[in-house]
Amino acid sequence: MPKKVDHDERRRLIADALMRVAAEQGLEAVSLRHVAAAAGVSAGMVQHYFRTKDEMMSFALSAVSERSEARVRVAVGALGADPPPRALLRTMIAALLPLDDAAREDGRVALAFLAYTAVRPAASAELHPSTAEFVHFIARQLPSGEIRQATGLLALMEGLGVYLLGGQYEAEQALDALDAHLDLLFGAPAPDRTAKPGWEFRTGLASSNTPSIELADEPDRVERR
Amino acid sequence: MPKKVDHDERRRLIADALMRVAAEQGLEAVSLRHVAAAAGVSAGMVQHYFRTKDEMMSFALSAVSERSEARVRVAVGALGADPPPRALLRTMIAALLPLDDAAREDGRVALAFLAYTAVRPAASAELHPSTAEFVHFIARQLPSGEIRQATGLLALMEGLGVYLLGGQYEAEQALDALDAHLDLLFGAPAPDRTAKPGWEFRTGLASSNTPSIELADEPDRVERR
DNA sequence: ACCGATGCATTGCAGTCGTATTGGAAAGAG
DNA sequence: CTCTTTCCAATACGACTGCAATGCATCGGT
Repeated sequence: MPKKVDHDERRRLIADALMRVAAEQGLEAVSLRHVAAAAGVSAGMVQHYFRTKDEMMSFALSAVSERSEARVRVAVGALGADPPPRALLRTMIAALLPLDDAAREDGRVALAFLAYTAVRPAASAELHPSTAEFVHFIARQLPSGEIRQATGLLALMEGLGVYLLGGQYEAEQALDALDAHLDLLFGAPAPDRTAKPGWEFRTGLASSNTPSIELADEPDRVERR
Repeated sequence: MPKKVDHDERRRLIADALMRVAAEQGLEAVSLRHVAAAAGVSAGMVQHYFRTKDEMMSFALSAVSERSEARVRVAVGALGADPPPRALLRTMIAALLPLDDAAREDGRVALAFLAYTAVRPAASAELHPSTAEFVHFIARQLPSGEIRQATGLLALMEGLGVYLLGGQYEAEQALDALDAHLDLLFGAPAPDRTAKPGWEFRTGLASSNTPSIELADEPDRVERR
């Protein structure tokens, strides 16, 4: 076997470029040549690593979900062992929201993919079970244990993400709404409003080295066709 | 003045075709020729009624929001005068959710536009005030009157819409989650779960849609990039 | 040392895109 | 009837698209 390039590293490099293009110009501006230019490579190379455009899109899509998953992992990890359920939920959700400019950019890509897959039903098929899983996980953290409430909480997160991206809500507004909702679910007094550490965005690995993706939606979104 | 065609009717006809194309193939499949074919007219005619593609998109975008607005009006109208706040909110929100196949189709278009405008910030600018207005209206219906809760409820609606479109939630699930949330907000027992006929759903995605888009058309200049 | 697989750049091709232009049919106004 | 304005079809054009094909340099295995 000749040469010695890390195949997967190249693919990630290209996928990163794709997300950069998609974030600032939309998915429809994503073409082989555009992505290649953004990545600083030749169009031929892109073709070499992705035999078809769909394959490239598919890879980028899964990269998006992987990245957001990693963000949640980091944020939760910073919480320490056995955090109280409410803090755990708040941390996870906050980690998934596009709260700052960088995350907003990433969220735009996720939103674009969301619309993209809405037309290709096969794409999001395998994501349903993971959503359902997440709902059950949330339900287990709730005092009531009610699935219906968990379903609503997840939807609330998604909606906050959408409005944050649209610019209708400010970051603080969104977090206020989230806390108000958690107040209802936990039948609780306001939590300690000061302590918001525990979820520093972009600490550690994640997006430090590469500009790219994270998402306002739920973890896991994979396409395949 | 020769001929006598209803200018606006033609434009609506074309916009309808556009929405049909966008619903089943995505916004990126929307081209002058495609839309023309879907509308059963010549491409030249489309060009005659919309001098530029952006103008056509802009018109279609406002058509989407108009339609969902009308649905809410119809649904609320069917409630009679002075409905209890909870019923009013539930009706309005349910009217905005893509609960059946037809509404799902429309919702897909709205979602596509949402992603579309995310890249063109000027487009959604004038929608912020209307969202804020809606939030205040919701708050007025709530027992607590809390803005933060209203903010959350609106977000919950949007999220339910997204998940319904994605297929992660079923219609019944979404309505259950909505009712559960209303239970929390109204501190109430379950409402009468039976009465759901009387009105048809058919809606676009939440208030994501908004009138008009980016550049105001000046007579002679056309900008393109 | 040679061979053959791999990495990658270049080019060509058929197709679609948005838009400008042109020309003719239709129809109220004089 | 003859204008004159509107409606709309047809075509041309340049830019762009995804993809296949080609060619060459570079290396590892033998």
